[in-house]
Amino acid sequence: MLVYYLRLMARIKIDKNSSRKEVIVAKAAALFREKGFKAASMRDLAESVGVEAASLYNHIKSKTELLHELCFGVANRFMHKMDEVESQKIPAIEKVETMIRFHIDEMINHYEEVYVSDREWKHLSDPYLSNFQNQRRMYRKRFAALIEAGIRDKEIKKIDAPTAVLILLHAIGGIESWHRSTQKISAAALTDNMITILVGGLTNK
Amino acid sequence: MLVYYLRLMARIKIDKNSSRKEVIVAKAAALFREKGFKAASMRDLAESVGVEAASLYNHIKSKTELLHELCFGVANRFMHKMDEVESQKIPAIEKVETMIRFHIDEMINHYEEVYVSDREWKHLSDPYLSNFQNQRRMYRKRFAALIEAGIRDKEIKKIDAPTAVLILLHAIGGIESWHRSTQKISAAALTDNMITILVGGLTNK
DNA sequence: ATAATATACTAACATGTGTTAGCAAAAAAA
DNA sequence: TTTTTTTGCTAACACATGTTAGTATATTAT
Repeated sequence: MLVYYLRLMARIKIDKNSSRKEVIVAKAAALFREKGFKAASMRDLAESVGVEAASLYNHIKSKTELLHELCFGVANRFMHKMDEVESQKIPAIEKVETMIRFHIDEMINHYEEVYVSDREWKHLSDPYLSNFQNQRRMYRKRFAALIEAGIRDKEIKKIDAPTAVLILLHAIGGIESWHRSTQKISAAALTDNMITILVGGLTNK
Repeated sequence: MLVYYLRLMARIKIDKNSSRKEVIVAKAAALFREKGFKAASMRDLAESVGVEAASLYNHIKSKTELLHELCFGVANRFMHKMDEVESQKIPAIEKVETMIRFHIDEMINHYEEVYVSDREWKHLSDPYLSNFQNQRRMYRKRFAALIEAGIRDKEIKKIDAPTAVLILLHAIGGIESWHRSTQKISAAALTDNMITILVGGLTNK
């Protein structure tokens, strides 16, 4: 008996507003988050996309490009928010709280990308690496400046501003554990608790 | 002209209180911290130890064993401290502060090991992986219990204790950035600032 | 000095990696 | 339909990886 097998080729599914490359980048974010950039192989990624490894290269230039895309995508969002907040005419402590809320929101709703950008940027290669590090340094300086303004206005305790920034940013990174935990409190409750502790820790009186 | 090359073999230098294995583990901590577990190769490690890669295997069983050693070494230290603090007869808020200070101290003085244990444990393999995860969960539960006791005694704000733990632990992880920064404030100043913000964020009034 | 043990070396292996070449098939444009 | 372009496939590459075998050389014990 002669049997013909109909071979149909896989295809990367896309919805209206996202290119195939964007689908790959999104899957990469999830995978890099789960395994780490180095431990995640292109064959892993291919499988999660539903295609053979070589096929990915019709859409992307390299594995590292995926990391660029993720890291700078996230970095740009934070930079733009910082621009926006800096130019607002509100008390410094409110600026700080706005930024904290933004960080929390990003960490809740764009978990994978933000997490990867935060933990895996080391694996970028120059010139992207130094570029990213510079942006990061700059961002933290601007954040510290917000806090220092709050200290001058006596809204915020007399503390070392860079240390405060470092605490804030890393504390928010802890939302990672919230995502992984089985019995999550609601996102709103999480946000409230974080704001209470963090802003409470900064505020004068 | 005939020339004889005198070949002398490298040797892992040890001082009185540390075996060759301990030297390797220490170097591994530094390397894993810098590059990440996956990205750090045994040849890298060998070079940093001053020996050929194969020679390492006279002292260790595998690359993963190095990670075990580091992760469980750190985990045990924290567990023992928790035992000690739990059994003390002092207010809950002071227990919390003691533990926070211990974390800060560990992060300052045993940076590499603690950092690696915190970030690279994912690369452990079962049964060590589940074991480690269990210990971690347990530890956080006990930490949360300290905070809950403080809430009952009205020493600590009414907050979600697990969330508070997650904030505390991750915030302290931020000392990583302090280590990497060029213009460091003193360790004592860092500690003071962190205590001010974190304990201040928890304390009622 | 001799024997025994600990430690290091060279060479090589099997495996997993990112990536490319060349071709097939599907989709889009003509 | 025919042509062109996009997208996927198989096969293979060059290279890095963790690790082992077998051997040489130090160090320690007898």
